[in-house]
Amino acid sequence: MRADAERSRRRILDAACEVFLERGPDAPLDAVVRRAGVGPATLYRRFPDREALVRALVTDLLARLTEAADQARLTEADPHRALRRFVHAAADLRMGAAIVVLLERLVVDEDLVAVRRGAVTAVEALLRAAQDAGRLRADVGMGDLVLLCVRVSRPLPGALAALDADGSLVHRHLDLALAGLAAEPDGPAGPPLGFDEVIAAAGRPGEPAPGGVAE
Amino acid sequence: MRADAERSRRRILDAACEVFLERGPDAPLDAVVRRAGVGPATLYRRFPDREALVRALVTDLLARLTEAADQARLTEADPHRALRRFVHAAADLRMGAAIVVLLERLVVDEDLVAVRRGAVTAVEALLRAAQDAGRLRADVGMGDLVLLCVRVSRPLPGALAALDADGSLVHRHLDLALAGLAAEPDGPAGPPLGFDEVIAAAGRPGEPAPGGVAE
DNA sequence: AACGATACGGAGAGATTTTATCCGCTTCAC
DNA sequence: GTGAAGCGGATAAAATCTCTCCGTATCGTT
Repeated sequence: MRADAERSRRRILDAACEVFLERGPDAPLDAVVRRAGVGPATLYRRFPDREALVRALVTDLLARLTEAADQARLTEADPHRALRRFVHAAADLRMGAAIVVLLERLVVDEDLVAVRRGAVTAVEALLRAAQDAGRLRADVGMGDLVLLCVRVSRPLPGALAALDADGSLVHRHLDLALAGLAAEPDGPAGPPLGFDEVIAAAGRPGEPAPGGVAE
Repeated sequence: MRADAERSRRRILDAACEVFLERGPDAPLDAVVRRAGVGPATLYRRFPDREALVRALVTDLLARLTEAADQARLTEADPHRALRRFVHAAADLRMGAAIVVLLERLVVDEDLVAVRRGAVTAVEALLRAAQDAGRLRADVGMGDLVLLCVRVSRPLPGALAALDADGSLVHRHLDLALAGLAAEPDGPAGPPLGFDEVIAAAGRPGEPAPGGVAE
């Protein structure tokens, strides 16, 4: 692949990430084009339709996410610090986008499910380790973690996005939220939210639930 | 005002709140109409243009918010519990919408500024009280509180919204986040984010800063 | 119960936005 | 230097959004 083609691809993927995060998975591709600063033809040449773009984006993000999780685990000895490091990296990677876009709008095939499972496994390892070390509430599940991260690291709506031009606010709030996940629950607990529930909510099975919900 | 007119007004306002939260302040009014289950004419009859709708919505929300804050303060003796109660009430009221929509898209007049100031004062009282009681980190400002609430109580994007059909997940995550704001900062602190910064970021002065930023 | 007034929703015209393609010019790799 | 691959702007076709007209239904009152 030629160098300029690769560059365009990257710019489109990055732009798509931001745009989908801000405007949802149905955002006009036109907006992606404008943000990326490329011509429409360039996008449509590389990604024949929305699905192709979404799939490429998700694959890319999941791979980077998995790597970030593994690296955090290997770099930081302390489980809680490892989790924290990962969460911040995930925010930088726009983890939210992967989740947001992945869970609907996406025709899931085996490859993608495998990639996703890899990411989930890697993050779960971090979560479990922190919990085993007693540094994280036991009643917090993958779903909670993921959803909280998505929520906190999502760009602020509209003009407010300017508040966090450099992303430091996200990291600040991520730390505050993370402190709330630390051990010693004093608030009312509740069953942890698993990642499977999140997947199920997306409406598209991916890995069809045993029961198999109709419609 | 006739009973059915009042009913329509309420449905439109509620729908607008959800829609603006989900799709931003420029969301098509058509979407509001669909969500409200009324005819387009009904919306345009009541609210001649977008601004009228936004203004009515914001006024309505700020009033309810102020009331919720005052009531929380009066009902709960413990400052931290009062704050917590308020935050949950604010989530139910879709406080985020007020903020999201208020801060741009809104031609601010004196009435509105007064209403807003009233709300800010009421919430600030809660915040200060909790901090004075040592139940809340001192390095958390109104801006942090508001933004965290907006982030956590905003509806999840797309199909994920179904995860929280009854809103219980928001309350769960609000509690988790709130725990992180409790006393004993162990993470890296930083200057608290004030509400004025949030206002300033919205681009429209409202109450022009002393310095007065051009443009 | 009946009446006048008010409000409602659907159909749809016109404007705007979005999608997707063609083609002449530029950039890259060899 | 050359051929192939890639790029962006212009633009046609489709979809969406804004806003109004008008016949029908609902409300409050007598």
